[in-house]
This record gives sequence, C-alpha cells and structure tokens, in this order.
Amino acid sequence: VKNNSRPYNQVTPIPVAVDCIIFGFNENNLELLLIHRGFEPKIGQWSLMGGFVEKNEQLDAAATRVLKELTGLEEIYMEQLRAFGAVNRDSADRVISVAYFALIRKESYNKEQVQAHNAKWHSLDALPEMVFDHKDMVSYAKSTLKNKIQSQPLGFNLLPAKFTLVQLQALYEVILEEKLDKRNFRKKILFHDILEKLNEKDKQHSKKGAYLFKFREDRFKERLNRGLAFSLK
Amino acid sequence: VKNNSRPYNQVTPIPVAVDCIIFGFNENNLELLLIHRGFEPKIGQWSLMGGFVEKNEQLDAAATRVLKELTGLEEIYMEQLRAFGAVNRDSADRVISVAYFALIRKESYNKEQVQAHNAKWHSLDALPEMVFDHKDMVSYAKSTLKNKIQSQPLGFNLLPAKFTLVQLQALYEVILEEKLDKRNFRKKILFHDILEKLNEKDKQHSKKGAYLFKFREDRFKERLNRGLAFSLK
DNA sequence: TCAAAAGTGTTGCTGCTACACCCATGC
DNA sequence: GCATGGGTGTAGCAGCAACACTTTTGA
Repeated sequence: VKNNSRPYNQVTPIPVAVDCIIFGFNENNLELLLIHRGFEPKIGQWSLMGGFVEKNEQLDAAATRVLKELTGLEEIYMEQLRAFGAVNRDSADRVISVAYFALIRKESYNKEQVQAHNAKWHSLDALPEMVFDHKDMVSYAKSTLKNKIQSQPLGFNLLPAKFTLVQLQALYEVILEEKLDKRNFRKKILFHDILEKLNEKDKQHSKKGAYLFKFREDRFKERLNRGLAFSLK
Repeated sequence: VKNNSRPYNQVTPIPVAVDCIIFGFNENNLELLLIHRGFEPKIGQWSLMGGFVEKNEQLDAAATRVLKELTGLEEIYMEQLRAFGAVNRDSADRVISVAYFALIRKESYNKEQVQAHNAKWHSLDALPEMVFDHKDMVSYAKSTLKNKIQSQPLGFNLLPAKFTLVQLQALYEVILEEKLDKRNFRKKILFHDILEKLNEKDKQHSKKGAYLFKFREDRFKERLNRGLAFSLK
C-alpha cells in the first residue's frame, strides 16, 4: 500500500479569513455594508468586513464574531457561500478566505459600531471598487441570494418585523431583477399561508395606507414538517 | 477610526485540506470512491481522498491534484462544495477542509493508482463508516448533485461517451431518488436538442438493442448563449 | 413463438400569465 | 372632488403528468 499522505507536522499552515457580505434593504434598493479600511493592506479602500479565523474557533463562529463586531447583531441569518483560495488574492500574504452572506434589517444595527469602523451602505448597483477578490464574492453572493429566495422565505430577514406586501414585492423585484405582477405576486405569497395580516396599516407611503403583515415562522416550519415546500414559482 | 484588524504577523495560520467526493455510476447505482487509509490518523478506516493545500497552490488546483493522484484523471468535472471548519473535525489537529465533488466515468480511471491507494467503490446506499465529518460532506454533496442536475446537464460526466436513454434515465432516477416516467423523461431530455442519436445500438442489455446517443456540449453551449436554460422540470 | 426490453402519442387537468378597475384617504 | 397608491378576480393557454400498446430480436 502506497502512502501519499503528508504527515501533519510537514504541512504548511495557511492564514484563513472569513469575509461577510452583508445585505440590507432600503425602500427600493439592495445595499451592502462595506468598510473603509483603516488598516493595511489597502488602507483607505473599500472592502467587505472580515477577520482571521482563530486556531480554536469554528468557521461559522468566526463569521458570527466578525458580523457582530461590525454591527452589534447576533442571531442573524447567515450562511457560508464558499471558500476563495487563489494564491494571490490577498496582496499582503497568502490567505484563504471563506465568504459568508448575511441578511440584516437596516433598522436594527448598532450605528456607533458601524461608524467606528468607518462603514457605509452602498447600493448594489453602484458599488465602489473593492479590494482583493471581494467583487467576485459579492457577485457570487448576489446570485446565490437570487436562487435561494425562490425556494426559501429569506426575504423577511431584510424587512422590519412588520411590513407591507408592497415592500415585500419591491424586495423580490430588486433581488430577482425583474418586475413582478402585483396580483400574481400576492397570490403566490399568500398561498403559502405564512403571513399574518395585521389590523394595522402603514400610512407613510400612501393616503389609503397599506396593511402590515408579519412573517409567521412557526407556520412555515409546520408546513415544512408536512412536506410542503416554499416556492415563488 | 477604530482599527480592529489583526496585523498579519499575529495571525495563527491553520492547516487547510481539500477532500474529494468522487461519484461514479455503475449500471443502476451511484457509487463513491473511498480510500482505505494506510496512514495516521485513523489508519485502517475508510475516508474520502484528500490532501493538504500547499502554501503556493490554488485551492482548486489542490483538489485537481488530489483527484489526479488517486485516479490519474485530469479535466474532470469538479466543483467546490464548501469549507468544513469545525474545530475538532480532524482528530489529529485543527484542520479546515474544503470539500469538492467530482463526477467521473468509472471506465476511465487508472486502476493501478486506485489499487495503490487501496481505494474501492462503495454504493451510496451502503457506505461504510467514514472518518471525521466525511459523512456530512457526502450528504451535502449528494443533495448538491441532486439540485444541480435538474438545471445543468451534469449527468453526462458520469456516463460513457456513448450511452443509451435507458442508462441516462436510470442515472437520473438514482440521483433524484424517484422513478421517472419513460415517455416524459425522453420528451424532456430530447426537447433540449443536446443529444445526438447515433446509428449504433447497445445490445448488451436487450435483444432489440437500444440506440446510443452522445452529448453535444457544443449545442448546449450555443443554446446557453441564446439564453435557453436546461431544465428537467 | 415467446420472452424481454425498447420505443412511441394523446388527453385531461393543473397552474401560470396576462390583464383593468374599484377603493380609501388626505389634501 | 381629485390625485395617489392599495387592493382585488378571471379567463385563456401552456405545459405537465398519467397512461398502454407495438416493435424488435435472440433463443
């Protein structure tokens, strides 16, 4: 039996980072939270929020820590995208980075912390130049989000707890990059029976006012258990 | 401006590995190529083929190298799944592993190399115990394959260059884990106009013989350019 | 001539798309 | 009373699922 395995003590360890693609939604735009780097390398340029993985830290925990460090938020919807491992992706050293995408409510984050990191929201269709391969990460995240949102009820993570169907539709429209028919959209969404219509209207955007809804995760999970899938198709 | 970034020279680097989930198809079964470890840790147990990423090696290149080392094959369909980063996933040291899945033709690999690694094919529904978190990787790969195959023509990577529609359907049935209607399946597949019917029959499995087809990747790409999607729906 | 697997079309129904008007309210 | 945005139903059509018999050939 051949033995091609390199003994562990001959392995060259590599710095591993996590980078967070943080999505937010603002009226009619998808936005990303980017930091203006106050440190080398690439000081003064825009980048995703990131950080190195500690020796005794789970990968997911590192991503959670980094997100919390910037926004103060915990228990946020966040998922790994994939690892990015080009040799020269980071100009300072060989670093492998694992990208995560997070969906947050723009209302809820800690403004001081964001301020302290010199971070700003940028509309997805007017992103500044970003360091390293962060642009690739973002476009990968964008298409992942676009795919996932059609078979998982993720949109609610980007909206306030109470939202109108008008807002929800606008959100789906920017993520899917297409106009949707109002009647058909409402039919599809309401069909799944995972929204609760409140006796309350949002009057900020019209005189008539639009009914507020809230996402009933309990109902969604119950449906899952019964084998009922969510689908926007 | 606060600066929470750890200087690169204070980072603890971590050993990074790649592990390959190698799928093959044999008559009516999906199979995985596993190695019987001839080295520590977990000597004598079954595991995915893997290897450490070198300091100056692209992630994808490491996966390609590892696959070639075991099978002799290059230019194989292979894609990253995601990184697995639990702190104690490897019993010998903290190792982050990036999992890849590969689709190969069982005819084409180098038998001696596989022999030399003490590797064997295992039916997916009768897998032995595997080391570390390799079982998680496999089930993640399985569901990824199941999803992808419905919107990308991946199946052909698992079949010989010439194959029958009977074989193709059997392949889809094991991956999708459901019986398919013969007439509907043929309609859907042929509709996309990416198969070429040959003037040749396979007579191994029946007296009548079944027509052989080959996948026309050129036609598939041409259709992609025209915005026509592949879908088994 | 029979057994075994390959090959082939049609129909009903479901579920999607497309589409236009009324409602409530603030000014 | 009018301008603004919110809310609602239907009909036609496309595409999917379900289904059974004929063909070919080797033994």
